[in-house]
Amino acid sequence: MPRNRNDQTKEAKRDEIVTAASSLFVSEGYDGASMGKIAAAAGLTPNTLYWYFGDKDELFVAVADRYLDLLLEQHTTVAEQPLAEQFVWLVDSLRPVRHLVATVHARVARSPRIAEWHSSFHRQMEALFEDQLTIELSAARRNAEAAVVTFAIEGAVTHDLDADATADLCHSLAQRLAGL
Amino acid sequence: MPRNRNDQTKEAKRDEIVTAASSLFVSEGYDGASMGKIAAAAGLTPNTLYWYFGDKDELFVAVADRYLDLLLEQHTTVAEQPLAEQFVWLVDSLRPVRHLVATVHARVARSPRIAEWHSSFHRQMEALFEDQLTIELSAARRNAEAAVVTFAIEGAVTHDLDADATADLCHSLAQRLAGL
DNA sequence: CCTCCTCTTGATTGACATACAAGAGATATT
DNA sequence: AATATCTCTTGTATGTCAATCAAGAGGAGG
Repeated sequence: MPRNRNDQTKEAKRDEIVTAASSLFVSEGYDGASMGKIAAAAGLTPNTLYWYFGDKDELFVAVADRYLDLLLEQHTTVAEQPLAEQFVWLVDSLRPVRHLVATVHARVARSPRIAEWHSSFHRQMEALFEDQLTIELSAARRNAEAAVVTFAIEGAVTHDLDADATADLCHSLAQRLAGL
Repeated sequence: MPRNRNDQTKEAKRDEIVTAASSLFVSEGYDGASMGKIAAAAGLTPNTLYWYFGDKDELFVAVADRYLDLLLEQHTTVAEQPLAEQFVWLVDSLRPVRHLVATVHARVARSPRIAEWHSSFHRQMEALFEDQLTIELSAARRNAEAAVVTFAIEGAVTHDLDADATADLCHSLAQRLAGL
C-alpha cells in the first residue's frame, strides 16, 4: 500500500486543492478562477491539478459537493424552525456562494458532470422540505409547489434583494404553503 | 453624410451581425459561440466585429435586446388572457433562449453592460404584470409577490420541466395571486 | 489630385484549458 | 544491493479564445 510521497494521502491533497479552489471560485467566479490561479493558491503548478482532477469541471463539482454537504449538515440546526425561517436561513447560506449557483446553471448544458450534480442538488433540496408539507396534495401539485419554492429561493440568492425583501419573499412562500 | 461603402447603413450591418450572433448564442451558448464563429456566420473576419461592437458582451446585449423587444411586442397578443395563460406563454417564449437567460445570470457579475441590461429586463417584466394585480397590497408585499412570480418563471425556463409541470406551476402562481 | 472618413484585414498578444512526455522520489521485488 | 514499478511533479507544447494595433482599401468632399 504505497503512501504519498509526503506522508499525505491522496484524499488529503485533493482536499487541500478543493480548499484553494473553493475560495477562488467563490470570490472570482468560474471564469475568473483559472487553473493557474488555483494551482498557485495551492502551491502547485497548473499541471499537477490534472493529476488529482480530470478537468476544471470535476474540480468545480468537488467544490460544489463540499458546500452541499456543509449545507445539509448545518440544516439540522434549523430543521425545527418554522418554514419561513428555514427559507431565510437557506437564502442567507447560499448567497455567499451565488457565483457557484450561477455557474452551475450556466454550465449545466456544457458539462455532463455539472448536469448530474445539478439534478442531484435539486433532489436533495426537495427531500429536505417535502416531509414538512403536512397538507395532502396530489403528486403533481406537490411538485409544482416545490418547484415554486425552489426557484424563488434560487432567484433570491442570485438576484440582489436586501434583507427585508428576502424576508418578505420567504414569509410569502411559507404562508403560501400553509394556506393551501 | 458619407454612406456605407456597400450602400448599406451601419445599423443595417449591425443588424445582420446580430442575426448571425443570435442563432449562435442560442444554439451554442455564450462560450460556444466564439467571435470567430459569429464572424464566419456573418461572412466577416473576427476583427470586423470589433468595428461594430466594442466587445463580446456588447454584442450579446444587442442580441438580448432584440429578443426582449420581440417578447414585449408579442405579449400584446396575449395580454388579455388570464394570468396563468400569460405565464405559460412567457415560459414557452423564453425556453428556447434559456442559454441566454443562464448567460445573463452568469455574467452579470463580470460585465457592467450585462448587469445594466439585467436590471432593465426585470424592470420591464414587472411593468408588464404589475397593473394586472387588482388586489390592494402594501408595496413591500407587492414586491415580494412579484419576485416569487419572476423567479419561479425564470426557474421554469432554465430547468427541465415538461409541459404538464410547467402548466401546474403557472396555474399555481396565478391562483395564489388571485387568492390574496 | 488630395484628404478625410468609413470600413476591413493581417499580424500579434496574452491568457487559458489541457495533453504529453519526461523526470523525481518513494516503495516493492528479485 | 540493484532494479523495477508506482505515485506524483514538472517542462514543454498545442490549440483556442477575446481583444489590440497598425496598416490598408475604397468612396466622398474639398
